[in-house]
Amino acid sequence: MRLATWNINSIRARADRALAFLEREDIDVLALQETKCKDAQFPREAFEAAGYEIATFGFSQWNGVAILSRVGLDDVEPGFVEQPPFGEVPAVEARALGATCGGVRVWSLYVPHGRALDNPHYAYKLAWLERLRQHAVDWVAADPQAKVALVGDWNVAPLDTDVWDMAVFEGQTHVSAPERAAFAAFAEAGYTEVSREFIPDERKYTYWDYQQLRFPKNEGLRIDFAYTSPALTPLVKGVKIDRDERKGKGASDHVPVILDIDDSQVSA
DNA sequence: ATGACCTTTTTAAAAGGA
Repeated sequence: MRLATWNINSIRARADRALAFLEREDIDVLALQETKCKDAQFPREAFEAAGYEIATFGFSQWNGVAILSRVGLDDVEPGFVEQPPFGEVPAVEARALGATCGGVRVWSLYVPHGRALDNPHYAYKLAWLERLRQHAVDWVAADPQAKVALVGDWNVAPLDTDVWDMAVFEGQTHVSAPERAAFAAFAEAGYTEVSREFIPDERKYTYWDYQQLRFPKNEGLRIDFAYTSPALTPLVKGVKIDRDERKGKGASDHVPVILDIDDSQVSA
C-alpha cells in the first residue's frame, strides 16, 4: 500500500495535478491538507471516477483536510476529540481528519501555523499538538497492535538543518524549543517519524516559498512528516519526498511525502 | 532549466501562508 500526504494549497486549483500524481505514483491513500474549500465545493467526481472514496472536512477557504482512498475508507472522524478551538468565538477548525484505510488508521493533519511567538495562535498550536499527542498515546495503549499514521503538515522544523537558513528563522515560529519539544513528544510516546528514518539527509525539504526563487535555490523547509505507531513502523518499507511535484507552473508550495507500507501484514 | 508569490472571497484589497 502506498500512502501519501500532501499540503496541496487548494484542491480546486490543483485537482488535475492531484489526479496526475495519484496515477503517476500509484497512490492508494492520499491525505490532503489546505484543501481550502467547503465540503460541498470539493471536486469529488474526478477522484471518484479514478476509483477513490473521499472524506472531506472543510468549513471555508481556510484550512481544510481530506482523505482519498481506494483501499477502503471507514470510521471517518472530522476532528479529534476535544480538539482545541480557536478564534474570538472559539471554534474547532478543519485541521484533522481520521479514517481507517486498508487496516491503517490515517490522520490527515494540518497543524496550526502559530504566526508569531507572542500571537495567541502560537499557544493554540502547542495546545493542539499536546491534545493530539495524548490521543496518540491513548490509541496505542488501548491497542498495542493499532496501526496509526499521523501524517501531514506539522508546521514544525524539528532540526536546524530543516530550514535553509536558521539566521532567517531566529525568533520565528516553526523552530522554537517548545514547538520542537511538542513534535518530539510523539517519538517519546513510541511513534517513529519514518521520513527521517529513510531520508536522514540534510536539505531534503518539503516546502519552498513561492517567492524569491526559493525552489530553484533549494531554500526550503522540512515540515511535512509521517509519524507511525509501533505496530505500523516495521511495516514501512520506504519513504519518498516527491520533490519533482514542486516543478512547473501551478505547483503547490509543498510536495507530497510517500510511504510504502507492507500490505501482507495489514488486514483491511 | 527546477525561475523571480499564490489562493481565496464581499471582484478590490486584504488575509493567511511559513
